[in-house]
Amino acid sequence: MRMHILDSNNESAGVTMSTIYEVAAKAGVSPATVSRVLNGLKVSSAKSDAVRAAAAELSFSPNKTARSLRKQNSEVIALVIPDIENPFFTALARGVEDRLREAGFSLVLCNTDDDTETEAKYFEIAVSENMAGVILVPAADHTDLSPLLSRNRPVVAVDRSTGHDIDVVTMENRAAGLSATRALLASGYSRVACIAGPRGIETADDRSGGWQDALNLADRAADPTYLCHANYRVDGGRAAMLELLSLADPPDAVVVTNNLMGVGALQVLSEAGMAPPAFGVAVIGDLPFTTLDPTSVTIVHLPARNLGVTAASMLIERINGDRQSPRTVVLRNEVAIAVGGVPTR
Amino acid sequence: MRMHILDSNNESAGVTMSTIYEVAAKAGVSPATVSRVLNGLKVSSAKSDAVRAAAAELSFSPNKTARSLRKQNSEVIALVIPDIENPFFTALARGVEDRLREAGFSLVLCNTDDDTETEAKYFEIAVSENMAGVILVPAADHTDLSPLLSRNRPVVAVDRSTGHDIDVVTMENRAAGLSATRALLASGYSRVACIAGPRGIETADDRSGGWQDALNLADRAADPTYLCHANYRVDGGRAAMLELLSLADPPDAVVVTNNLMGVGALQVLSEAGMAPPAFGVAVIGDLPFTTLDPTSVTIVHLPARNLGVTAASMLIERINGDRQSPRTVVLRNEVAIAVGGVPTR
DNA sequence: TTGTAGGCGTTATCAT
DNA sequence: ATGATAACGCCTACAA
Repeated sequence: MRMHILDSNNESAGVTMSTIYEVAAKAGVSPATVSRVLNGLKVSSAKSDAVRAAAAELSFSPNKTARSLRKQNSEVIALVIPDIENPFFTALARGVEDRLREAGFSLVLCNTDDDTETEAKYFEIAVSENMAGVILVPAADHTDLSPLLSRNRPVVAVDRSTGHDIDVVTMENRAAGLSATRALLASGYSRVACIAGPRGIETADDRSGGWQDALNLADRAADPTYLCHANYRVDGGRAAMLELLSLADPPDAVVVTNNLMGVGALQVLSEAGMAPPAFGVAVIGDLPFTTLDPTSVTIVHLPARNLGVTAASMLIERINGDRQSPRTVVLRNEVAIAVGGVPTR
Repeated sequence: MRMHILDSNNESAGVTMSTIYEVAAKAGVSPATVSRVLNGLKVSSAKSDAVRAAAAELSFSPNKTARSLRKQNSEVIALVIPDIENPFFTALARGVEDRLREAGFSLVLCNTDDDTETEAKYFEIAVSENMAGVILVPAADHTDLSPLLSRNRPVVAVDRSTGHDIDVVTMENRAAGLSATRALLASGYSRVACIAGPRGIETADDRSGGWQDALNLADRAADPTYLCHANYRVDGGRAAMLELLSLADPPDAVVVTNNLMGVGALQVLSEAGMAPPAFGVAVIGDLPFTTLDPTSVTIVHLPARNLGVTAASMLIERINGDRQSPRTVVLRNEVAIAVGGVPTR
């Protein structure tokens, strides 16, 4: 039989958490009854009240670790993202967090730095910490999710797909590239270049594909030197913009396919005295905290927060036992066209 | 006695995690020996090898929940911050994360939105999830840490102090305000205003105090209408800047005491055609992803990442049993003075 | 060095 | 409706 030494001296250091056994003793019921009250199962209201009073007096709160061990799950989910310092991902994280909190889950944020090994390590952690599920923004185009899927952990992919047949939430990337390019053409720019993301990244290829589409539809030949690939960060945008400006026949406008590269490109342009609208710029993704005149740059707003909210909702459904076949949700973007356009003089 | 039904059919759905009992059976040793191997205790190398082989074959990984329940602690720490979308805090989080990962801990990011109740709820979660410790950027000037301290959970405060006698990591806020103001005066601006943070926030008061100090030291009377209080966000900076510009005798320069307000102030100035150096601007805190000419604005760089690294290091020491009396660490800032200065014509 | 057995705090099964 | 009791997977005296 189990010994439970009940410390009557609650005023002491308080180092130990109280347990359901102590609550049970104080309320004059069995531990099982305390557990039932905690979980909202049928208990006579007299005992229920006694338990609640005792719990309050001891400022008892249930030990999640023990509960998780017993129930083989937890209320924690992991959000795995490539770069916590990119505002796109923090906005997404914010959406996830808000939705999860409503549903009583807590969130562990895992930063992979685009590294597949780090990503894999987080999957192991998620399993061994008994997490309820994972929301993943994949670092690469193919990710091995078997450590999670083989243990029946629900996974929702966001922004990029994974090669596995699971729930995915994405955006209309190709359409974003198309709209951005068209907006520049409509404003009167004629030689429109494109700064794309790294080769092989799905969002990057789709967005630059949209740029191609727009040129084709407008019967313009796409000068191959007008398509630059760069990393998705500020320095990538800078390097690509410098390269474009140094061409023998430079463009007069550019579509930049992510927010941070957009910042880099704009930096280079303003250093060169060619800030928009002298040089046309359309950016796919919101420019965070910009000090620019918002009317001079075309922005394709991406639904970062909503991506997070949606993914979280889908994951919660899976955790709650939804077994329908995997869904793909594609969110729309919204284009804010620069009113400036090409300078008339 | 305990029954352990060993499933020989490993090829099945794989829904269940393997346990040390299964590893023990496969390796022909006792579960205790497996545990010892896992924890690096003395085991004969023959058995040790057998255990490792068996573990690899079963792709066993120890159940952290069970371990945490048994050992009454975990390798998880909580970082509680007011605003996950502020780059200052994400840089700080990044520092915390890097340091913790080295030490084998994982990180739960908790966003409070400057709300004291949310903060308190996270403390409860930290305790009931058996977390090893908490790094806190307090939402208000006084925070009740007793839920953590009474349970002997180590806490390190960052950026602001708490009213409790615990480890703290801060910066030289007053000196930052002083340097920023002096830089503007030295550049030739004469009517220097200050956009301070919310009243009662320690960092806000200290930084605007530094502005006062600089004016006093330069024998300039501080016009009381030149001191604005605003929230620490972009809209706060915008509102305050508009207010300053509408004064009967407007300033010709401003010290802005945080990064996001700096963005707001610069937006208003460039909309008004008074972008620096026409109007002098010094910002305390790095401007994230700015497209501005970096030489036109004075920046006091804050050691955001290092704040996080330092706090994490201190917390790890406490977790490892360090019982020395609480320490206060003050990190230095670094001023980048705008080369531009006041226009000469 | 190695094995046995008990318990960490909770939930769930079986009685009553 | 309630209570006793056996797990959940692991670690750690205590024995051997």
